[in-house]
Amino acid sequence: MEKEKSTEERILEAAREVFLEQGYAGARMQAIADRAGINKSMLHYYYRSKDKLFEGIFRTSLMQVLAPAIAVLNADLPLPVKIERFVHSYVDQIVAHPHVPAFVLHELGRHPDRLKQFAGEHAPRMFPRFAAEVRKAVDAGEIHPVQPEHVLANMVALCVFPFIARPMIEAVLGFEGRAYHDFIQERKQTVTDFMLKGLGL
Amino acid sequence: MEKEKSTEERILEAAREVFLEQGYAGARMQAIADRAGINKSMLHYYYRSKDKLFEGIFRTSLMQVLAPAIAVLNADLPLPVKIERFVHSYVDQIVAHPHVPAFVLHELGRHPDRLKQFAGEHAPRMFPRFAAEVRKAVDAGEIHPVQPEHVLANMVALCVFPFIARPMIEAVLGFEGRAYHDFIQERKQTVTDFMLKGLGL
DNA sequence: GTCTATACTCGGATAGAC
DNA sequence: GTCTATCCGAGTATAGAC
Repeated sequence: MEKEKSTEERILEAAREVFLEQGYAGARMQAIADRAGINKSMLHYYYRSKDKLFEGIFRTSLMQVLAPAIAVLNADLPLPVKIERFVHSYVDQIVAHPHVPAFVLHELGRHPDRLKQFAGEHAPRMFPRFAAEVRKAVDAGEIHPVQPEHVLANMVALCVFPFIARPMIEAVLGFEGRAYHDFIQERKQTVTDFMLKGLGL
Repeated sequence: MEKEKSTEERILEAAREVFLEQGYAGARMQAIADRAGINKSMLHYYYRSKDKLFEGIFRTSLMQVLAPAIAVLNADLPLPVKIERFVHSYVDQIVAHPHVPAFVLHELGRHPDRLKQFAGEHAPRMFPRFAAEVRKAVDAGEIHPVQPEHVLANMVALCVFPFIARPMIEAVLGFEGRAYHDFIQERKQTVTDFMLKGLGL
């Protein structure tokens, strides 16, 4: 039987849920307090302000989207395997934290400042190696001629979009019950196949 | 020389910009008034409340994402042409209103009520015909076996995602100046090719 | 550390003069 | 129709008792 979580942990957990679902502007300190089962004062006792609380949540969320991608993109794998690995692990990662991509993209959009430091710190580790591998495969005639920028954009789009657009997808495709869940699981293989065929593999 | 726009039109235009950039929760009536060059009272004179003002903006935005898709998906065209037409026209449509998709998806996410009526009204016109055409092409052996749900999801994802994720894409791919704009223009052809190859066409 | 009470600011909405 | 002034609730933050 596990000891119940500390107040600090409960706050962080509650804040995560509320910020991810409502965004910064839509989130209410009262809602966070309610969900954590404490009163508003405690929020300010542990974290000085809404901003401070948000900062922590945002940074960990950003890492949750970037870290898995960076890991696979820089792994020592042949291109087709890398693509398969990327799609499977990335979709699994988002299934575990389905609100994260929409949250990060939304907040990134209206905070140009956050974006800058992000670019400096993490961007250089995302694209260069993958780009080189795609170019090499093109030069060797192993895949159709394509620009690496589009390949990466396509791969990420196919993995991430279904989560950002979940309500619309369910409505348009008429999903009910577990249909959406099944659809996502299918996509791991479907998207992999689609990517490889699209490249001529 | 055109007569300057009426107050009512200026409000709507300003509200559109602010709501699309900031979302409902982040939008400030003061910001809308400033951008329209009037004072807050006028907003309430023309539109009774923030909610009423928002409703109008949201509905037209929703139509801006749906209408072009519905039109092409139900057009009388062979599948490959339909796909090409969809990608080109949809990307062009979003270029003209780049914030609309993120706005609609964001607000749809936190208003389950809005979603219901949307589903009832428009969903039935989006998918059925396209699904039938994809199934027919599969049965005829013209394309690889795929589920129509994934084909539509992939096509929309490839078109829409680059706009929702613009800041991250610019950062990761190191775009500056017009690089993003050029990238989007390239995508119309790149995505079309990619879709057709992915289906085995 | 946790609570209650309260201060203070912001933002949506209204009243009323012109 | 447009403005100024103002109200009022909501929401963040703090003071202070226990």
